[in-house]
Amino acid sequence: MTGPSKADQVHAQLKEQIELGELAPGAPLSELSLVARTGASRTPVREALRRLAAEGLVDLAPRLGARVSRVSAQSVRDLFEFRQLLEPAAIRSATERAAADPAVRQDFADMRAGFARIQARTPSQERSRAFYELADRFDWAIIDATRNEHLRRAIADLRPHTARLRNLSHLDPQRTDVSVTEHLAICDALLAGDGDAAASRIAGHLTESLRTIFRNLAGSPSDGLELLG
Amino acid sequence: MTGPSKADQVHAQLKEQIELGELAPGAPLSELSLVARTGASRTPVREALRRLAAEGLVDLAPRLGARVSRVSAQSVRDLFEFRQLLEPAAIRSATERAAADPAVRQDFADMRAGFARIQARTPSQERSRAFYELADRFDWAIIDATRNEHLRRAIADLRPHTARLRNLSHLDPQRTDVSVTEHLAICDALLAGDGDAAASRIAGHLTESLRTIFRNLAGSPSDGLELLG
DNA sequence: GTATGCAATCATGTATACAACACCGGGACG
DNA sequence: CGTCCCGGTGTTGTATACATGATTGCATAC
Repeated sequence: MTGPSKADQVHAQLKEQIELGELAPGAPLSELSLVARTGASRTPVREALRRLAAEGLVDLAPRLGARVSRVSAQSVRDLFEFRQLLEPAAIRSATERAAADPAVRQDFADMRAGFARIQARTPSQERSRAFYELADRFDWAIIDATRNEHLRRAIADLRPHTARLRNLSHLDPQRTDVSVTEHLAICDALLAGDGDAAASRIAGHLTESLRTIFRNLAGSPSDGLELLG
Repeated sequence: MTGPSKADQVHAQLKEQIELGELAPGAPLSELSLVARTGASRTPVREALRRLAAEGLVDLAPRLGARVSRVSAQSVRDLFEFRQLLEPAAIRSATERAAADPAVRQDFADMRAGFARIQARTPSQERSRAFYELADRFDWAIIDATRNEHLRRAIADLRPHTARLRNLSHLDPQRTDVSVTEHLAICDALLAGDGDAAASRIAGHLTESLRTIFRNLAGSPSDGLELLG
């Protein structure tokens, strides 16, 4: 079997570090510095940077080099507005798939049970971490269950941005509790085959998530978004 | 001023040829053959191919090379389903912009006049050509008037696929007449500031376009889509 | 002290050489 | 006669050398 190419490796590594916030928005990414850090040569590094630029994770100015893309209040609003458009449609598709394919349905049923277990736990950092891990799995299950190729790709491309935002704005333990409840409600609607309800609930969830992000950023030092971009 | 890079040139050239159908779906695009055809070296050719792959215009298999992406009936349905999701939202945004920005409004008013002039002409190949040109300009105006960065990019990425489809399925002179009327109606709703009506009309237009494409393909030799992919 | 111009330096854009792998023949063996 | 193995050939993946343009810092003029 043929392993992943170096370009893949560099791409994955940078993507992860950007998502985790280890590479802050605005951080310069010169090709040579990446050559030194990754051990690959300029060609795969170059390809990784171009790919990240296509995904919107780095800004690429000709002759001026690459920087980790900045995050503005407007970009956050745009991101969530776009998700409001896509994700209800995706979850409708997933609802149909779950109704038609018992294996898919079982997968979502398992995740629902997971959310219920998390809800029963007492609040803690570990509980929040477990929730976000499961929520990630849930998001990917929605993506995988989306039949439309374009829709699937568009949502998948948005995920790194969402994840980065979560990690840049420090997550709110209080919010975890509400979010778990919202996910349970979404699962219930999906398992009941009620696509409209699932869509409406995920829309509400997104609205609340956006509100929480802005509230957290407003309360964070250095005026929030200034720090991000 | 600094001109476009060779990677940009190769990318633009291939994109145009794929859109026009000069490069048929499935056509092999080896890097060396493109080096010979474009005069650029492998590095920019490579970058152009990767960019086209990210846009979905070429399929790229590791170690196996690139081919012009194939078109299946399902891919066409997916494309139009996705456009049904995005374009109504975009035209709502454009409607607001036109209401707020007189220059934008004037631009759309000019195009409305253009559609009216085309409607008045007697059917001919030249008239159809003029219509598609103006429709292209209209589509780009919608894209430019879309504020949301993600939405704008998503629609822009879809355009080459739509254009290619139009050129692969031979356009229908009868359809031109109906399509002109639909565009006039969309313009009217947009200029009236009625975003809902504009969205609904563009949705109807997309439904009709998809129907026309499948009707044309069904009547074409070699069973239509077999030829495309 | 400030502004301007120049040159050293380093970044990216490009070309090309080398390495590793996949496909396609022919030929030997069962 | 069919199958398997193996080398040839051409492809992509990677590394690196070269060309070109941008930034930076300093020296100099005002």
